[in-house]
Amino acid sequence: MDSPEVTVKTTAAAAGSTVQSSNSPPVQESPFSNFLRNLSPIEPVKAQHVSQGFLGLNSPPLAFTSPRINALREASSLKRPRYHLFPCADVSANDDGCKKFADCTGELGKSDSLLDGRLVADTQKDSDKKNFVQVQPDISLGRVGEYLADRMEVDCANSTTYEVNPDLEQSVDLLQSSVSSITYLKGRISKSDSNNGMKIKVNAHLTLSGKAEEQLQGESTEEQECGALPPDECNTESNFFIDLASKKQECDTSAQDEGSVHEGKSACHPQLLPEPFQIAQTYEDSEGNAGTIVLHGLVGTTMHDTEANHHQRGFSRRCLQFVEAQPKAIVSSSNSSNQANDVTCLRAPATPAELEGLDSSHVDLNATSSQRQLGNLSQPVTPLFPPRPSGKSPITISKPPGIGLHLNSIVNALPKGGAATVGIKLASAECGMFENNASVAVSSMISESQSIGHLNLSQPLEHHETPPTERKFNSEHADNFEELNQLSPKKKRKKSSTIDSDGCKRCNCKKTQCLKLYCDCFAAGIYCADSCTCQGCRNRPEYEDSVLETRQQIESRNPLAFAPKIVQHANDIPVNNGDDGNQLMPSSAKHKRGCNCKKSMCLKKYCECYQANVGCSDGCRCEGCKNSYGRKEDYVRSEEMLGNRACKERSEVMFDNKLELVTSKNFLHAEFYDPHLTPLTPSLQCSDQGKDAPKSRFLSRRYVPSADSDPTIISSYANTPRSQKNSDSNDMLLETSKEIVDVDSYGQGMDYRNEDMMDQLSSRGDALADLCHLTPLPGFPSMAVSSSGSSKATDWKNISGLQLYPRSDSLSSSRSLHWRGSPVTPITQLSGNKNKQEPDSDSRVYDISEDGTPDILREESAPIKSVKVSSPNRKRVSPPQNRVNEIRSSTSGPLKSRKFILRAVSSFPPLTPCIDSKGSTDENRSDFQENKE
DNA sequence: GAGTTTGAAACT
DNA sequence: CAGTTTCAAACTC
Repeated sequence: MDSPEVTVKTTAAAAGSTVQSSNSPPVQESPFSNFLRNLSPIEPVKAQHVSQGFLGLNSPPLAFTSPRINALREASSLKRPRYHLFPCADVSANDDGCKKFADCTGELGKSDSLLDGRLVADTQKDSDKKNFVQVQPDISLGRVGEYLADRMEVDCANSTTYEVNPDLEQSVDLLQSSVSSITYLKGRISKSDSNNGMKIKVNAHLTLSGKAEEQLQGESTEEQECGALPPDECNTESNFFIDLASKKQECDTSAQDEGSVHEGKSACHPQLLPEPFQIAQTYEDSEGNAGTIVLHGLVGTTMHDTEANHHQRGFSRRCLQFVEAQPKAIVSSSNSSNQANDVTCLRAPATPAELEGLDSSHVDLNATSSQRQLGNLSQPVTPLFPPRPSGKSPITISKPPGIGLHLNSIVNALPKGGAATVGIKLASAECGMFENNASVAVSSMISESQSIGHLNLSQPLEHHETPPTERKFNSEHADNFEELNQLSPKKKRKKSSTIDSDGCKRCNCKKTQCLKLYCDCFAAGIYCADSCTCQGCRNRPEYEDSVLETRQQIESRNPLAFAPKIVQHANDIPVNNGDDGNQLMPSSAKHKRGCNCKKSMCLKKYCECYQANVGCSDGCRCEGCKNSYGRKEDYVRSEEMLGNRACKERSEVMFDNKLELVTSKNFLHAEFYDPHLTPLTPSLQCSDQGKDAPKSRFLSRRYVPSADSDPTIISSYANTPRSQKNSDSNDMLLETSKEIVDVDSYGQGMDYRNEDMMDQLSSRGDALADLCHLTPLPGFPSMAVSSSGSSKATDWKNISGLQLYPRSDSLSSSRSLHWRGSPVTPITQLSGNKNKQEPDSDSRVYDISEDGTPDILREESAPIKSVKVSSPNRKRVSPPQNRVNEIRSSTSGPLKSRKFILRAVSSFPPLTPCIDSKGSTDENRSDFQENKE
């Protein structure tokens, strides 16, 4: 629509830029240029994206500094590419099966997002482009990451897939290979072009909305291109999943939405094509993004790593994007009245009816035919995007805001809500809904693989998902729920308390305009709800800019300011403090910074630890700690104990169990996604106390999970599962929403971990990036650049790589397993002794999240420390010495970590990779290793 | 509902 | 980095 020519140019440029940024600049460029050239036919489709890419290229650094904002702005525009990219990338990165799902889901999500994006784009294209441009400038990778982030839903899953490998060289090689594969794909696409796919897509668009059709027409060129590319994908998908007729639609929609064939291609191709192809597809799809994505696919780990970094950032961005995107998307969805409603809902709290309508709309969109949903579920594709798609792409989009909720918010809410077990059941409907929703949204984004789970959850989730609705929904439902819940005490408290019946937080700020961390809503990364009694509130969608700016400012001061406060301790071993069976081991979860209570003895909600239903840890400065969830002293002891082999053994066992859980119950992710999760687990445990039903907690209003927060959320999520208590809680949740969990479970854990890692990394990386002026590519580029120069960077890279890979793997359910296996192994190898981490992939996250620095980083403490300085924790930042020592002891040293990383990377590709691509991946790996060596 | 207490966040 | 102030939640009455 906009200007294909420009887009094309931009795409090429963007791709090149992205590649460069992401990977070794010079070499990559050439491959990218080749790519672009090869893709030239496709370019038209990509045009939009490309244009964005251009802009982005033009505007360089801002992205990082204000990626979120950009992301938000971009969200609408980026959404398309993002979705495409993510799905594609995810798919490619993920298992084949995953790919399939991813494709479907991705397609669905894409289609929705695309539609929305287009609709919005029409009106906002210009602005969006500009925004994108700004973003793009940051870095191609950054773009990708942003896109990913934008796609929150997808991203989550994708994010897992994307982990960037710092090694640019390898990436370059991969790129080259990917280019070849791309060319191959092009040939295929051109051939297959699968008119079918195009038609289908078109149909989908038409069905979706007349606007979409118009857009499509306008994008006819794109569609053609898309048809060429996507068709293969679509075809392949269809071949794979006939059931997924919806897939076709998805593909179509996605292709249309994206307008860029590339995206569609990426989505579809991943499934069909081997990794290389997938990569190529992804590359094509996202163009700018894709460029990076492609790298992902090809490079596999390397790209993923970078992406992962982006994801981390993207996370926060996502939230923002979602917020923005949602509205936009909704608007776009206006095609479907339901969607439009959703959109409206986003900004304006949607009424339950609206939500329902949205849901229905979503259903229509995603799978007007049940097939879609089923397809999403059944379809392998769904997993990646499924949640959203299932959730109804548009709706899912809206979700993002909610998704943004931080664990903190959740945690707080949960504890407050006392999401007691009762709450859970109730919640299962509601809380579960909310949590699920939030988590779902997250999960949807995160784990496309979860689609299945989402299916189950999807319905409930759908409602939940509607983020905008969340508020209203929450309020309304909350009321109902409250009634249902019978949490009368809570209700009473709720009135006075900050937690709504929905479980959503609500504040009563009077002087801060709800733009400071004093505001629970703001701190939780959510917009204030109508139920809030705040005065002069600016924490509302209307003031999104202000909110984002403030957030950025706060994050600049403390990158972890919005990170979840509750982190699961590496030591998941549950310990009954005795008071309540529920009480978790002090080590299972802890407050990141710890409390500083002096008079409350950590027995009142003044204590953040207590409020979060977690025991005090060594990080606490409390005096006379009597925290019923675990006293500081106990915590220290437990850690010491953990240091013992028993701990190791336990951790191993736990890890295995967790793996199983993850593989089978990744579902948790959804919940975990919700920042609430971590808190939930505690809350759940606490639920015994039955204080609060967390139900709402969820996120209804999430808008901007900070990158940190996001990761943290993830981590928290991961954490929750890890801890036995968490696992228990998770089980509870699972039971309530087993399906959801199951679905999400796929690879999400990985994702979470990765995200956590990413977050941590990102946070640090951000700091690094800031230092390095990484604006363009917070994650990789900076990493890569820095890596060359600074050991830290390398460390980060390595770390990111490890995590990232896992993520990619995690994307696919199967991957998740593999991923975990691989990632875990690497970690284990690294940590070796680190039982804590090993036990659960989540634990890793936790570990990282806890300190705010990944274990790996810890290992490389020196560099990390520097980064940490900026961390909010600064005062307390120094991670528990015990842990550090353990970690250090466990890990031979930074060198090992690197090796580890390398190994992990090498191992990852196979996991993620589609069988087809294995060869390429292996090669890449070998290259990677060589380079690293 | 008003007032007090508390501890985190923000500021210096 | 430490100390102080500000803030809003938690709590009490």
